[in-house]
Amino acid sequence: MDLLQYRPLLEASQIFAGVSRRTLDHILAAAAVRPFEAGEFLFLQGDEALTFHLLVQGRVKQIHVTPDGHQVLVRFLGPGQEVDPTAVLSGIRYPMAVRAMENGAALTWQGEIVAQFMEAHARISFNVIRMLVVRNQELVRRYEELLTQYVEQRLAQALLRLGAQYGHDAAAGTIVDLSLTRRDLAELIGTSLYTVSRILSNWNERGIVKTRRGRLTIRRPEELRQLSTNSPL
Amino acid sequence: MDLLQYRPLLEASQIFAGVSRRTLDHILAAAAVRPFEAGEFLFLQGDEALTFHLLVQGRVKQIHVTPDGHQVLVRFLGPGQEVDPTAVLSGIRYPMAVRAMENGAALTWQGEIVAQFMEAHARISFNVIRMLVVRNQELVRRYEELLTQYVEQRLAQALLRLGAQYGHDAAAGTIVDLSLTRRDLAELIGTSLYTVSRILSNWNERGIVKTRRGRLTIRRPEELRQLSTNSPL
DNA sequence: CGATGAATTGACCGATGTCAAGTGGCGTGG
DNA sequence: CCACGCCACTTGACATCGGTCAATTCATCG
Repeated sequence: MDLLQYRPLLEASQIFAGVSRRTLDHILAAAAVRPFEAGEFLFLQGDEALTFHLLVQGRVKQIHVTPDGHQVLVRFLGPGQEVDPTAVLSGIRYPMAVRAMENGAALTWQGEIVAQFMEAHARISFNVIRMLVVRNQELVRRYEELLTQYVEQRLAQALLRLGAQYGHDAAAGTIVDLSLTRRDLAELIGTSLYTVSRILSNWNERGIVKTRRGRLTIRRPEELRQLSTNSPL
Repeated sequence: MDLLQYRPLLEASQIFAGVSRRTLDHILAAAAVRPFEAGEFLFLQGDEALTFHLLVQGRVKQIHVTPDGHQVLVRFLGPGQEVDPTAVLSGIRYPMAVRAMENGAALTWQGEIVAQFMEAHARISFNVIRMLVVRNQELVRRYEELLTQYVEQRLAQALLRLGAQYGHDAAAGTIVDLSLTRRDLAELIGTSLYTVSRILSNWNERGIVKTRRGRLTIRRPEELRQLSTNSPL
């Protein structure tokens, strides 16, 4: 069974961390592999939430569409991360869509099966709870940033975070190559693509970053860090 | 043991719903009663999170202070509701403060004891997860409202929600008597107390609401509902 | 009846959204 | 391999929501 190749991934995942190897193998045995292509929606907002996904390869983004049509980019997810488990575990419809940014694959389980594992292994429940707590805190942070900070500061923080999480270092600086458009960045921090464009142009001139079609190099992280902290007050 | 008087409250609570009566009594036996006075902080942001609270009487508000000093009113909680369980269950410090708005009391448990109950009764874990999921969704909603709606709309929605949750109906309309200041409302919807004051004055003139020092009567909910929906787009 | 904090109101202005017009890079099809 | 066309992006002009500050007024409580 080549599913076993994913054992290290499960061990390192948030949800299955600290579970015995025997149990892990049972869990793996119940999984299916779902490949996906760049641009594909793993599921749509409003779909019935039947399946739990754990990414093994490729990055995806979580998108939420507000009642009045605004798109909000909730977060990016990469290999080893769980696609929002909330809906599956509470029997509601998916509150957001998930779209692949690259080709990749995910392990999937039926919702009830995950619930059974949780029932049998309190550790998994605790893991889920910790996960939700962390995401809650992230949301609070973003809410407050939106409330108290200028777009420029939010963008600086967003880039620093993206760099730390998905960037790789090179001579010229930290390179973030996620083929993010201005619109993506705008939806991520809650602003318009025009404002993002203006700010990036400005930073380009000042040599703080260098942009090239969906690819971005952070040349002076210290300056970004400083920009991110001088608050409006 | 007069703790037993609280059994119906526990049965109706989110966290202990669906638990057998025997277990409920064990849980009750492990509780302590903590009375509090209006204005008192049950705990402060940054305190070590050792205790889990379930309100039995009186209302409290959850407050979060951002790094740059802004206060954000996260939510109100009333009898039968759990004070944010996240910190206690994941062993971190309280991420926010809780302050009593009125005299009241809460049942309290040591964090580890709650964890033990959760371990023994998967149902409780599931309840906690459902709770977190709901709060997550609320946060997303508020984030998006902040992003896409005018202050006037947000205020209208907030008042409608407060009316539905805490108001009582009278001849003149729905009365909300929470001794909320303009500042409270401002922190709740993410704006300044001046803007709230202006909007309420305006609504007063138009006969939509009637305000009196911390007390508020909604006279024309339909108009509020309409105000809350005509979006900026 | 004074004092203290809540609330009101006016004046001002600045960050950022919106719209419109243009530029440029990349992929595709001929 | 080139040219075309499509998007992503840029940039300017303009409008405006709502924040900030300051000066009063008002209500409530000791």
